[in-house]
Amino acid sequence: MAAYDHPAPETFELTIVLRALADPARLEIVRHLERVGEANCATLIGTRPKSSMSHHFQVLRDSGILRTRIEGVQHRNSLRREELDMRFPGLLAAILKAP
Amino acid sequence: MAAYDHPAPETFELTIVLRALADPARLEIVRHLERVGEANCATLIGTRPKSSMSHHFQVLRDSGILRTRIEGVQHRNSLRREELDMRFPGLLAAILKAP
DNA sequence: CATATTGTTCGACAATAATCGAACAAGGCA
DNA sequence: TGCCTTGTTCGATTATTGTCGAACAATATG
Repeated sequence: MAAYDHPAPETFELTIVLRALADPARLEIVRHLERVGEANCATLIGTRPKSSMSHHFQVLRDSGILRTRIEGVQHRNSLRREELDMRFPGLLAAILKAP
Repeated sequence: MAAYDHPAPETFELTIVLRALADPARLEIVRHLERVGEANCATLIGTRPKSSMSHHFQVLRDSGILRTRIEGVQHRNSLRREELDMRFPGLLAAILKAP
């Protein structure tokens, strides 16, 4: 499979980032990635089906919140912390430490 | 009209706050309130009809982002900065300074 | 009291987004 | 080659949100 397209930080849109984070499933993904650094989709699937998770990862990827690196058959996801912080300083930190 | 109910800071929900802010019209309301401090609904109506604006104010109010004080026939809105910052430190600041 | 002002509420419709099974694609490996 | 694993894509359905006119409520003011 070809590599994914990831938006450039200058093109991140605040409303799109907020909308991406305004979902419990996606917030959980983001928080998990903060803890473990990098994870493939499978390790993040709880009760939801693959297709639902694939959708959430796509929303997060398209908004700029995470990047996906393909390694063999696995897709490794990690937060784009520096790039998000460049565009929206303090935003991700505030969200990650929120209750 | 009776006074509005405003949620207590301890009950603010991150996903609900993010969802409230993840809308261009509401983000504009919030940014305007930051500049002017307090404003009634009428001064914030651009091209949208009253009923749409009333809806957006309700979403912002219910999430805890703003308070509405009734004075005569006008409803004066202002940001709940301290309370939001108590619950989600840095969040509103990051959003207000974002491009 | 009549009227104007400020917003809310209701109801219907449109638009957007989430959910999930099934089929598919790409590697890795026996 | 055949099969397993990982994840995407498609399509249909459901759920959630936004939009907006019309009617209503509350207050002020002539």
